[in-house]
Amino acid sequence: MGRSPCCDENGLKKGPWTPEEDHKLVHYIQNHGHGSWRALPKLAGLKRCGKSCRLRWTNYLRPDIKRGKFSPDEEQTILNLHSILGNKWSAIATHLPGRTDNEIKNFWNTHLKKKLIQMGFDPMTHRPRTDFFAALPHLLALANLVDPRRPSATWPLVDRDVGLLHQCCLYKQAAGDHNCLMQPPPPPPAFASYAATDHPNTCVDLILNSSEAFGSSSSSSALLLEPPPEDGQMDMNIDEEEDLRLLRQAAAANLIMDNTSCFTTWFAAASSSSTDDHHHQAAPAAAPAGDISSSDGTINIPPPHHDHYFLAATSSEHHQMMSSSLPPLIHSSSNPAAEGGGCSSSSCGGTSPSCSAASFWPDVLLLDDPFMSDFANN
DNA sequence: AAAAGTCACAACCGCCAGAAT
DNA sequence: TATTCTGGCGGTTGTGACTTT
Repeated sequence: MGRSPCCDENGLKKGPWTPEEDHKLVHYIQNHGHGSWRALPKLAGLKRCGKSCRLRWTNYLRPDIKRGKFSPDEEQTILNLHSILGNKWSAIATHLPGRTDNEIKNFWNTHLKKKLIQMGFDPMTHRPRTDFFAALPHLLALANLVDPRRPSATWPLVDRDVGLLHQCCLYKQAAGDHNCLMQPPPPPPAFASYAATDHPNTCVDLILNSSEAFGSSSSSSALLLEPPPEDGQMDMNIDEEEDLRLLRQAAAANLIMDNTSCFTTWFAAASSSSTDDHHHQAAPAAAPAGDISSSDGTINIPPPHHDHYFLAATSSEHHQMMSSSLPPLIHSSSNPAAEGGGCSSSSCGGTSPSCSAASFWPDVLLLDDPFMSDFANN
C-alpha cells in the first residue's frame, strides 16, 4: 500500500534553498497560510515538493524560531527531558519555545551525546556506562594509579577517567551503602576546579574507595597490600613479577569494581598483558594523548593517608547483593516514551535500553526543573 | 598555503498514525 | 472496510565552514 515519495515528480528541485525560494515561501504563507502543504508549492510558484516546503518553514523560516547557541538552561532542560522522553525530539521541543525538534536533535547529536559519553554516561539510558572495554586504554593508565605503592607524583588524568570514578560513586550510592567514605566527585568537565580545591578525596583516594564501592566494606577477603613506609619514601624498585602476581590475584578473586564481570575480565587481561603497559617507573602513567582537558592536564596527588591499602574483595554473596541492589537497566515506568512505542524498530531494537532512556541523573537535576517535578509527580 | 580531518547543521528519506474518501 | 492522502517524526546524509597537520 505504499505510496510514491512526494518528491518523485519530475522537475522538482532538491537541496539547499535559495533566498528567492525562501522569499516566495514566506510571502505566500504570510498572505495565505500554508493550507495544504501538497498544494502550496504550485500556488506559491515553487518547484519544490510540499514536504520540503513544510520542513523549510518549520525548521528555518518560521518567525518565532530562536536561533543561536543553546543556553545552559536549555541544555539542562534537554538533558532532563531526554532522560525521561528519550529521542522524542518533538516532545522535547514543546518545552523549549523557539527551538525546533530538528535543532534540538542536532544539538544532541553533536554536543550533548558526546558530552555524556565523555562523562562516562550512556547517552541513551543516562546511566553510567558499563562498557569498560571501550575505556580500556584509559583504565590501563589508571591501573598505574591504582597501585598505591607507586610514589605520589603528578599524574596525567583524563576527564573520562574522572567520569569512571564518578560512575563508581553513583553505583555505590545506588547500592545504598552509606558507610563508604567516598562522596561523588563532581563529574567532568568540572574536574579542573575540583582538582584545584581541597576536596578531601584525592584521585588515589577515590580509586581506592571505589574498590570498596563494588565490594564489601566488611569483606573478610580483602587483599591487603603493604602500606607505604612511615617516611613516605616508597620502594621504587618493585618486582614486576610480584606486581603482576598481585594483579592476577586481584582479578582471580573477583576484585575491583566487579559488579560487571567484564571489568574483572579486563583486569585479568590487563595484568596478563601488561608488561608493556605496566611499567614500574617513577614517571607517571602515560595517558592517551589529546584527551587531557584539565587546565594543564595534570593533577597533584598527595600521599595516600590510608592505614592499609587494599583491593577490596567481594564475596559471592555480597557481589550478588550489589548486583541486585543496583537500579535496573530499564526504567520503563518512568519512561513513557519507551512504553508508548514510537521508536522505530531499526533504531531501538525493541527492548533495547536505548529505547528506555531511564534516568540516572541525580535527583537534583529533576527537582530543579518545574516541569520535571511535575512530570515526576504524575 | 594546501591537504586532511572534524564539526555543525540544513535537508532529505522512509516510516508511521490518523484523517479522508 | 480498504485504500489513499497528509502531516509529522526520527534517523541519516551531504556539504560548507572551520581546524589541524
